[in-house]
Amino acid sequence: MNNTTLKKISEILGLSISTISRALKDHPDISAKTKQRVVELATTLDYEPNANAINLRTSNSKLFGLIVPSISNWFYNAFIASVEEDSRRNGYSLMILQSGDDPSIEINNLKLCRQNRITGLFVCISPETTNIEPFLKLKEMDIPVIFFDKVPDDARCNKVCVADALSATMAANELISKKKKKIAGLFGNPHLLITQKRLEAFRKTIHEKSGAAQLIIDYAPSTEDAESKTIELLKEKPDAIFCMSDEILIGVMKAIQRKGLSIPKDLGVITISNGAAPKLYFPEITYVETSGHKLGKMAYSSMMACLGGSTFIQDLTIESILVEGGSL
Amino acid sequence: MNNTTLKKISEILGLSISTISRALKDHPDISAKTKQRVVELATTLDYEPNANAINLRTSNSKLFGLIVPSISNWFYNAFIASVEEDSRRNGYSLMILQSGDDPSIEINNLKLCRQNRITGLFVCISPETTNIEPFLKLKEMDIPVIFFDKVPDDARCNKVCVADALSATMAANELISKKKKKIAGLFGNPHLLITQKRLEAFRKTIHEKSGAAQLIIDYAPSTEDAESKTIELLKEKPDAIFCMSDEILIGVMKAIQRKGLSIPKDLGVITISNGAAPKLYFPEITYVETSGHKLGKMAYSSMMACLGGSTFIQDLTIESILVEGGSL
DNA sequence: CTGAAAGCGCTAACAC
DNA sequence: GTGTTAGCGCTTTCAG
Repeated sequence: MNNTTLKKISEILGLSISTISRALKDHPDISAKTKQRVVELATTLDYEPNANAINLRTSNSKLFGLIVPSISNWFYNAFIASVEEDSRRNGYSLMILQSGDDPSIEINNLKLCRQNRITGLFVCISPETTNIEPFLKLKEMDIPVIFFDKVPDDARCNKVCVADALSATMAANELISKKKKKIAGLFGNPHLLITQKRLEAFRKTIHEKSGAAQLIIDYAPSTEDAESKTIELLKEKPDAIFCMSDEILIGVMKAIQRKGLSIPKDLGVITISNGAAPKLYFPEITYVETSGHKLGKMAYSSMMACLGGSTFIQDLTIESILVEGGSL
Repeated sequence: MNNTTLKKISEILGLSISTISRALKDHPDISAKTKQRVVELATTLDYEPNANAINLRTSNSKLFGLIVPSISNWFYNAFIASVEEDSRRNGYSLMILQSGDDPSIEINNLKLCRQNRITGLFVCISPETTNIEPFLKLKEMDIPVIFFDKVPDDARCNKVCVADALSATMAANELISKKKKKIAGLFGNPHLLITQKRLEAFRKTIHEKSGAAQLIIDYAPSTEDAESKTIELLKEKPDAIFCMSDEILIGVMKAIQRKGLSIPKDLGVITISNGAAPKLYFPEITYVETSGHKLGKMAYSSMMACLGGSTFIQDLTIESILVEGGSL
């Protein structure tokens, strides 16, 4: 691997390494002719600075770490795409690591980040992660950590989240305004905080705003479960189904198609979503948007704030918006 | 950022840097007691080796670059997840870069890869990329380049692809065996090689195997187009629709739902897919699988072969399989 | 305007 | 068994 280095260029040109270095970064000290000679040779030799050497010397890696349970997920995907874009635009690279919701892989990923001397970390912790000390240690070393989506319940952490409870409330309100009377709600893993928050908010809103409405709640950890649970739920003839997530929506829709029911004639459907899944169907499903893209933007600017010296602990939540389809 | 270094440990322990370095990598020369002392202190000081220093010294980065048009795509997503997994398992990290199908961003990403002295590159070029010299330059520097999915038409390149033409042939055969007589085929961007190959194979197979079958071809570069084109196509009352990709399938299905048609009663549907989209519907759509996951595995082992010293140019294609849903 | 020299953190001969 | 040394490629004082 015969890489061009400053030294090589300097030898060919009979100049010192520092002159080459300066010329290449357009330092005012260097004469125009020298600059031109240097730049020319560098170009023909296809010089690319060695990032490792620069990082080592300057201890500024221009590298962010991003740890996420899985990149194969609409929401996280949108988040990553958004962060990647902003990072690239600002000269940062991204090291994307999947944890598979396994705390031990998570720790390993963290190690990798530290070894690469990342400038900052974006992390969505796995549900089983209880010990956040390793993450806090980064903070002590002045490496900002932005927790996103699934965040630890700890005041010392910077967090950016979607509106958990509020999204459910908004969906509930929409159902009520559409005069739904027998509402089924399908939720995800009951052990997750997000499920509990959404369920509580949903139930509360329905009961408070419409004492008359009947509510049927069930849980479905996966799309397949959602489909079979929906088959059961449909026997009760609800006039609307609320889905807590995209995964659930897809199961619900399969069940509805299987039963040959028509939306919104036979029943209404509303979901909380990043926005892609509801648009798969006709009519498009009405949803409360929790945007991975927006969350990414927010996480990035939160990161920049930290890097800019802000020591203020940020705990941000993006607002949700209702996107009307034709499903209610 | 007060990072622990070998030097620091050596000073505390009154040993030399090299002893620490050796102790930490369990070098046989070092006595057991020394090793223990070193490892203990390293642990309490939370030592993490500086990857930049190591890479600089050893010029072996254990880092792969991966350039892809977009990570928000079922197929590429599966590919990335698969490569990431294999890489991580083998101690490699992945630098994932999106090009947005923009050749200038692509070149920039390539620069980044070179600056970070990647060990190897996985790349899916944008359709507009005509000059592959920059990629070949990497090869000259002994950095393996594995082109995947959208690959240049150049014999010097290592390639891993899905079966373009064959998948279309398989779908066509399936339609014929189901006695479809009036078949609509919806294809993507007509300028892309993959579209041309699939169209040609599809048309050829239908004509050869079933002279009687009527074929209606149209193009739809996006999901929205696919939906509106399908609305038109449906007026001709085809008894089956072939979709060239997931994006098209989704548009087709929306149109079918909009028209209130029922599958497979009113018409059959078959698609080429990575596997996720066809499972969104009931009945699940029959598809010819072109698996991003499998392609990732293949790309990774191709990379390993190159790294292992193989100079043989590989041009690999994964076989497709037919996955039967209930849509025909 | 240009050069010399130190040093970022680490590895790997080569000594002893 | 352990220490010394040189050097990976670069930036950045400090001299001249």
